[in-house]
Amino acid sequence: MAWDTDLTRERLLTAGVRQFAKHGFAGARIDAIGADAGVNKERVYRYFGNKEGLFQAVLASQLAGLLDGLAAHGSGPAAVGNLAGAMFDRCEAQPDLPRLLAWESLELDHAVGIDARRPVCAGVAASIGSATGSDHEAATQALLSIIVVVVSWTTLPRLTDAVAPGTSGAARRAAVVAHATAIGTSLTLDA
Amino acid sequence: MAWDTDLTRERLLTAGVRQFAKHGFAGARIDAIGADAGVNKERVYRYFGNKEGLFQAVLASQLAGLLDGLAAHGSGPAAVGNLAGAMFDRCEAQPDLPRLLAWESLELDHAVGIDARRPVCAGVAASIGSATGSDHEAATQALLSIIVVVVSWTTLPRLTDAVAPGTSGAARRAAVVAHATAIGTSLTLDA
DNA sequence: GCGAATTCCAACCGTATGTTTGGAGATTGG
DNA sequence: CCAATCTCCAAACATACGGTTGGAATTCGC
Repeated sequence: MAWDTDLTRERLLTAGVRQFAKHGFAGARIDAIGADAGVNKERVYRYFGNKEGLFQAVLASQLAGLLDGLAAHGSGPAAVGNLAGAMFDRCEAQPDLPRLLAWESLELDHAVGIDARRPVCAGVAASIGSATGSDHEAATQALLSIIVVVVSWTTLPRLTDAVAPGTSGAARRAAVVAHATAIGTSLTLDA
Repeated sequence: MAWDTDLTRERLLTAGVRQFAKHGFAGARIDAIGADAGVNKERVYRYFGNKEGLFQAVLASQLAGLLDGLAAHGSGPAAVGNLAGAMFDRCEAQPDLPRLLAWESLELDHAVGIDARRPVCAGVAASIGSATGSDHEAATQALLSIIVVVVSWTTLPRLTDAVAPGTSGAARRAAVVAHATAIGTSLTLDA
């Protein structure tokens, strides 16, 4: 039986994604991560140093994926709505991603991999700016609002239970696109 | 020295608010809550049963406060923007509140005190509906988006670091009000 | 005013948890 | 082919943690 160190590292990472997304940093258990990965938990320390090292590696590997390759294509408010829709679909395809984003903010004092993430964010914000003809600051704030509206469908399910019980994913997606479009409209008019 | 059971209960509750808001359910420590409250940690079990009992009591005591007494006063999109502004100010005055809301969604399977919270949410949604002339469903979805945009300023600080670094509270408040107003505008036009 | 009930705390308990260790199998270099 | 090196695991370790206990101080019922 040959050894594949890259594979064990990868297994630990994806198990970490699942476990940290579900339980957060404080709630996740190293034992459970090892079991989920199908390797001995001691491997975590050889590959990632300690629990926090694995957590940071997990966040660094996932969080860029929220915006990477996304943009407001075309021009006008609809471009902003479409961006939100694409982001929404991405979060439904990878539900661990928004939850990791939420845990990061609640449990860490500093954003992970910030130098790599900022340019991606700036690029998407710039695409909003050119689609709507708005300035950098306004486009950036709009992007921030759109992201939180999108990810909240995954990160704040209990709030949905309280405010809009029984909302379907499709209904929420339509509302998110509509609200992002509305924000895009206000940017277009202000400009 | 007289005994004041209501006071010790209250001390535990407010200490629980602080500790759970800061560290979440899994991350908070019963010892720390007792120390924060200035009473023996055993008191937690006499008054609230166990750690989860205290957590639920904390959530039940706080979460209603996000929307209680709030409404979209007047008519037109500005009423929606003002609602968002008032909600934003409330969250800045009580920063523990939005964080507790976030922990609840991430760590619990069921919303706490849902029967008491739903009517409050429905009332605020109705005020949006009458201010904009929109139907129940659209107003409810709008309220949901507005809440998440408001609370995210507190609950997702690392995301702000990545997307809009250096944003001041005042600048973010203005953006939130603008975006809520934009959503209100779209509701008004659709109706 | 006195016995029963209540509030409270210090110390304790059992276990869960992050981390380390020792050594057994696999791989590599020469 | 063999010694050094590396991967991996089972077991152990120290401590942190949620929860309990026994008894002292205080209050309550009468």
